Amino acid sequence: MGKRSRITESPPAAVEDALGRLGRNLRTARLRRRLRLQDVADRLGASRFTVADLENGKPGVSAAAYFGALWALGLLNQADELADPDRDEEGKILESARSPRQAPRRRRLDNDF
Amino acid sequence: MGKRSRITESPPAAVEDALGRLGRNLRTARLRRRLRLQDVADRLGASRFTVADLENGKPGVSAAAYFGALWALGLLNQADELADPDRDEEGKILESARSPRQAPRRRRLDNDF
DNA sequence: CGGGAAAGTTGGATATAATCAACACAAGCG
DNA sequence: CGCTTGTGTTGATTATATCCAACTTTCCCG
Repeated sequence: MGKRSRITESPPAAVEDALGRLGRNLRTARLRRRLRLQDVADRLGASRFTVADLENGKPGVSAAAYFGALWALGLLNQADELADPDRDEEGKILESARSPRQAPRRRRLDNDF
Repeated sequence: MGKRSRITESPPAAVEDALGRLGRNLRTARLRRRLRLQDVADRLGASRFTVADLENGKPGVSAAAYFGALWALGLLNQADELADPDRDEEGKILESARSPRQAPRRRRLDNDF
């Protein structure tokens, strides 16, 4: 990607797990459809190597590649619900009356979270 | 990404749309939680610029960054269902009795799809 | 079984993703 | 209102994601 960034180099375990699972699921979906790596690659405009990487859950692969694979397999619609505000009950609660366009400014050092 | 690849340069419209929607959803979730770009960036180990890019749905941003943002907002569990084989009814139908570990080999040129 | 195709692996070239700095603008709060 | 803070943008830098080639291994299928 460019320079070092912790996120692609060594993501949180939960993120690694999620990417690994997604990759495995994509491979399962591909094999069920009797497609080769090359077939999926051709469809989404990448090489078979990139598709192989993404099926292995490699963190550095672009989001477009992952989504493109979903698309090539007819599964992209499932991504529409990701972080859907309507389903974000946690967020709805945290959101007080108004919803600002910016995060509130902080006084000095303010390490919440 | 490195070199040019069609997928990150000019993804299918459906993929662009999906990434754009995901980015907007992530921004909504962040603002509801009263977090700054910098807060999310710190959490997932990226710069605020990368988080800004991803909230704009930039295709080239790594999957780890997108998933990391979901994680930082407590929404990563939603990704578990992506391409879940159990929910892939289409795939179940296409899958005949056995599930091969490789795609079936092709005779000569065989452009299905 | 054995031929052949699919997939894994390694190494290397190159375009580019991620970063940072600095500024302008927008928007919250006193 | 003004002060402060969050965000957007632009350009430059640098590590790296993508790609390819060639080889090996796996395993499908006749």
